[in-house]
Amino acid sequence: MARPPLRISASDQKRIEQAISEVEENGGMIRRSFESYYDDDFDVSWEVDAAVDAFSIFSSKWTIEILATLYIAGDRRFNEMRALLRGISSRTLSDKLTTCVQNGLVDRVVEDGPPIRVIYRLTGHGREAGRLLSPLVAYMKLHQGHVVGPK
Amino acid sequence: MARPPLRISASDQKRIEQAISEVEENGGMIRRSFESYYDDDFDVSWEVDAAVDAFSIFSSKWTIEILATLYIAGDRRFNEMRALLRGISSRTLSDKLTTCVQNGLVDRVVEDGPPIRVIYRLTGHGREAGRLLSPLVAYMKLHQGHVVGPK
DNA sequence: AGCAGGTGCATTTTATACACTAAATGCCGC
DNA sequence: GCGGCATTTAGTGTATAAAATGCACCTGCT
Repeated sequence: MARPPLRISASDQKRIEQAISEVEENGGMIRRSFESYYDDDFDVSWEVDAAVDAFSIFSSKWTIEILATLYIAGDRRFNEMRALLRGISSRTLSDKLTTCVQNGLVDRVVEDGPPIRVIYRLTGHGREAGRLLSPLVAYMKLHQGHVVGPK
Repeated sequence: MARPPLRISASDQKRIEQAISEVEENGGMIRRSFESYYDDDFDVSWEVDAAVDAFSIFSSKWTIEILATLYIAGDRRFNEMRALLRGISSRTLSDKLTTCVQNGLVDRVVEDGPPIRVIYRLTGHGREAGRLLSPLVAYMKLHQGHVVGPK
């Protein structure tokens, strides 16, 4: 059940930390680009609003995980995803994949057989989101202890 | 209720897209650093597991939004956050802030008054997560239409 | 009275467990 | 070379549990 502790070679860790520190500057740059809006409080609230809106697709269980899975593991079939995302119910996976498809993050590709197989694949938009997510995954993997309390 | 459409100057947009494209390469770099694990299927499943684990703190409603809010808007008090995150109930905000504090993403700073005020502030860890999140916010803001269906 | 920072609790929304389906394929004996 | 049975694939249906919401309420301060 428990995963063995993360072991990353010193050189890999260095590369990951280098990548993260570069993102750090990019993040700062993006934040600075927002600062033109910082003149009064209304603009801050507008920015937060826009961010909440941008994240609305991610702020439910499994959406981020599905994206990360397809980004890490490449195209996968329904039951493969279910096995990778241990613990997800087929009901929930089905629902979440549908909303990912509806929101243009994932394509549902039917490969005509026989046997007919259905492959889930990131769209360009989804792959971009996965890419932008990956430094955060790397950082959390390196620096997060385990999660406390109810989430 | 509805936010006015996003208006970003051409130069700001260019800077944001530049930043995103740099992250894109960093993301690729991080992904390549994972590829040492790609030898067999077990390792892919191990990676996905680790990513799911890393995201577990974010895969509930409002956690990401709280982080993004504190990152964008800086230190804020309880009722200020509630106003910024329109729609969150005080019950939920209270619970989520508690788990963010427990997980070392946010500090609860009591400023002794009178009047006593409580300020929520990103920890180093939380600020880093916010930074790494910000390119994704920027990308989603630029490229996402609005969200379809139940989330 | 009014604000600040929350709790308590009933209701609604989301996610889970788990049984089940339908079409296709594989293998076994005969 | 065919019937029967199990298995795989991609999901649905439905009851229950967990998470989020609405709204009333509380204490301490001015």
